[in-house]
Amino acid sequence: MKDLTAQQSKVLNCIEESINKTGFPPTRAEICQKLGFKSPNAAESHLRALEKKDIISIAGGSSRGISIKNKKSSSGGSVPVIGLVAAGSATLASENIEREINVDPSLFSRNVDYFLKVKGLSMIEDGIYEDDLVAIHKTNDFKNGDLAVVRTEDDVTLKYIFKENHKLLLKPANKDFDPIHIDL
Amino acid sequence: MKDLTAQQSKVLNCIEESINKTGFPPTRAEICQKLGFKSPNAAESHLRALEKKDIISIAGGSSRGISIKNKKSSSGGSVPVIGLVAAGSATLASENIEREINVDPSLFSRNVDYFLKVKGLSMIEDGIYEDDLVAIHKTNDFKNGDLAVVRTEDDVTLKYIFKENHKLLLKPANKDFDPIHIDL
DNA sequence: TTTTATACTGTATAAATATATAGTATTTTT
DNA sequence: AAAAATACTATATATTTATACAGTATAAAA
Repeated sequence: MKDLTAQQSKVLNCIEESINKTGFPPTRAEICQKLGFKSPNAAESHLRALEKKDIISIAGGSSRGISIKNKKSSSGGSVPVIGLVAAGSATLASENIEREINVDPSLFSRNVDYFLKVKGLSMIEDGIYEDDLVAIHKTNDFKNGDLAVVRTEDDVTLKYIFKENHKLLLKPANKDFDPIHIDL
Repeated sequence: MKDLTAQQSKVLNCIEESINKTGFPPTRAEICQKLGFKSPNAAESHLRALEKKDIISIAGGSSRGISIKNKKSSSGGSVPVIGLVAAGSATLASENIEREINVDPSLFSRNVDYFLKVKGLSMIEDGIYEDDLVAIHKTNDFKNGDLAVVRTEDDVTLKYIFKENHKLLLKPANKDFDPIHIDL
């Protein structure tokens, strides 16, 4: 796949967010509003660039006619498995990849960027056990109560994420630990 | 959930099909075209009825602003497990339900109506093993190559379904069996 | 029996939306 | 050095689309 520019990624992200939040793709005007463009043609040309790179398809003559071409391979894409390391950042760098597994992308409602293997028993209350694989979708778009990978200075854990006014509340599934509040 | 009328179900199905095929919801005019209505208000009033019954939500003032409210319960819906019976029809009748399991609906890209437990080894070539659970989504909307539950007179099996002109081709995963052709 | 819901046709229109054209400027590729 | 891609502003417009209003008819609920 051809690389996307920073702006093209933002537009793609904007489309994903719209579909996740509203259930349908954005208009040109909505993309402009979200990304601060002042001309509808700014969105239009980015969309055409994404179409040329085969990332999206645009249905001519119909409103909100944007769809994301994500079904990469027909018989299951390969997704890396990353061990849940205790400290440091879990990146997609090859030294962190344990193995690759094949999954049917249509099994999940969102694109799976990678899997994390669960260490420890902190999620047992939610039916997530040691060595289970957690499918991770990278996004900035979350809803209250979503289970997220939280990366602090000295830990990588799974926590439920809530947004309250100008604070982030991170709630662990294990009741032995207290919720964490973060100012924005 | 309140029951839907036959027409309302057709409209809901039409919306699902549009989202599955194109990636975005239909317009009033498109619903009319698909279902043979001659007035846009026919679609409009069905949509308002579906909205009143809390099946869909309609974003005012925006085109294609239809989204299906499917995230029934926030902490995982209960989905029945049906044994894959060798003969007869596998219905949702209580005598066929083996047990109920809780799943996170957002795990799957489509609504899961029920699970089927796999019997026999015919799907081994595709990584589907005996006693595996197959998540089933009831729909009339399929693409070539989709894996479907096929119910013939004396069998209920999983087969790959292809549509060719006026024929249906049912391809078993097990190469010991021949594909089946059906005239429409 | 009266009301409410269902199930449409037909017409109209304001608003939403895609999309073209004309520019300018910067960066990347050839 | 020239061409192509990126990254926009600004303006305009044909078309799409939601949505309201006026009817007609039937079935179901109160």
